Amino acid sequence: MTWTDHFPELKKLPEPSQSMVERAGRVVSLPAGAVVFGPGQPPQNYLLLINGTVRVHQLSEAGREIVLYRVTAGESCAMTTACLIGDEVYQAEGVAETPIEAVALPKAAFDEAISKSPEFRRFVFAALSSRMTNLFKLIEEVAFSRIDIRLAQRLLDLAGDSDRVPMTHQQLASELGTAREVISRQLTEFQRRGWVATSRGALTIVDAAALRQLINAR
Amino acid sequence: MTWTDHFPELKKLPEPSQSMVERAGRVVSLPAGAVVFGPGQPPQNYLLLINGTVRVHQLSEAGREIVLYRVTAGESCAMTTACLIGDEVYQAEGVAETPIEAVALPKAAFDEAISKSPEFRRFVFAALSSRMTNLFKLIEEVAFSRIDIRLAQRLLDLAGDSDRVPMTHQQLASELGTAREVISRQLTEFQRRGWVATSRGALTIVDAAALRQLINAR
DNA sequence: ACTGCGTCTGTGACGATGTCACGGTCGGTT
DNA sequence: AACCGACCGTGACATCGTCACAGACGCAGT
Repeated sequence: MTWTDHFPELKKLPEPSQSMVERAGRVVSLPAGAVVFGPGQPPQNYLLLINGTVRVHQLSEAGREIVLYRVTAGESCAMTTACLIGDEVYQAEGVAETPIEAVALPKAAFDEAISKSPEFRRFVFAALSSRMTNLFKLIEEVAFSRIDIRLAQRLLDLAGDSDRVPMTHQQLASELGTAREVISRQLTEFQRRGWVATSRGALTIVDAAALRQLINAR
Repeated sequence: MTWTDHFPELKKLPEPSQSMVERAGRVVSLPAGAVVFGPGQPPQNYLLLINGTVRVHQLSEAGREIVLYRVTAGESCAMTTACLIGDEVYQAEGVAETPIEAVALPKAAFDEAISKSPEFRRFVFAALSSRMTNLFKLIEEVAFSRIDIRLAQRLLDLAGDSDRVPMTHQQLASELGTAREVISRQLTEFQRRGWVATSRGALTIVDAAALRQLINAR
């Protein structure tokens, strides 16, 4: 068993592409909280995530931040791909949210794989274009959506299957690119309506249906 | 002389790539105001702009809009590229701002050129990654920048070498993804300070230095 | 248990931006 | 001249961001 088992699309590569990619990649591990990449650095490797999640966020000079997207197991990092191809430096920061395992494919091997394997190329650029689509959606939300709706969406998303969101108000504010006070007020209101229950450093979704209804209204 | 003369990067392609690309592309013309592509459509062709500019903007359900970027002569459209590669439909709208001439390369020929010519590939993906970089910048501005600063930047940008911006307040609002009233108030203030002179459907920049200073302050 | 101490949360005041509802002005057409 | 649609100005109010500050909570050390 090799690391390509984690990436169904790569596992289907015809030989000799697959073994080429397998041999060139090194598996690396990082602890939760590690900075995977940061603004100003040029990327050295193409990254494929095997385990864990990486949060990619933009930082403003004023200290505010907004989450651009998350990279989850089985995905590659769009910003790394774009910078690698365009020979640019990172603009955003990537932070491991959990302990992670990833495959690092050196730039030279990446270039070679891109040029020699149409399937690998499709895998890389399909991921890139899908992330680009997400970014357009994000722009629309930041520019035009009300904060209560965005918060409701994000809470449901972060809770996943559970009903628990183990984050502080400040962290939620950073998710949406807004200020802590704004989140505090919205959550107070959500709680008043019986939609969530708050506690220090976490909250519980009580009435998910109501949150979904808020999102779909107007 | 062929249309590849308009694209220095393509002109340098080694044979037989260049003649392949040249033969497959058709030159098309559209009048100013024409909708080049719109939400929900799948792209049919890779587009290279020879003359004119195309404005690509996102529309919200509420009728607001924001300009994502412009495609100018010698460039390709990032959204078209991304959708073509990822087999997705357009999310935004592209409108010809001037009469345009463009080269349309059918999807099949595009795929073939991508796979057979490393140089063409580099040209395509460098453009894509550079546009992606711009989008991150846009997100930061929308999320964190004050509207007066964004307006000043955009005015200087739209004026170019001249000092004239022939747009209505509504059009400027659509550039920045805000409301007309907001622009009206900002321009009233700019005029009060003697930085611009307004007239119906256009404005003139009187003190570009002051606008630049506003941008660089804080 | 008591005491600090840093982090997290709540809140009022106010500025900046978005929304709504008007009314006035300008240019071109009939 | 009269009309009409597009463009612009403005007040009132809602929402969101910023600032300042206070209280509450959890943890460490005693």
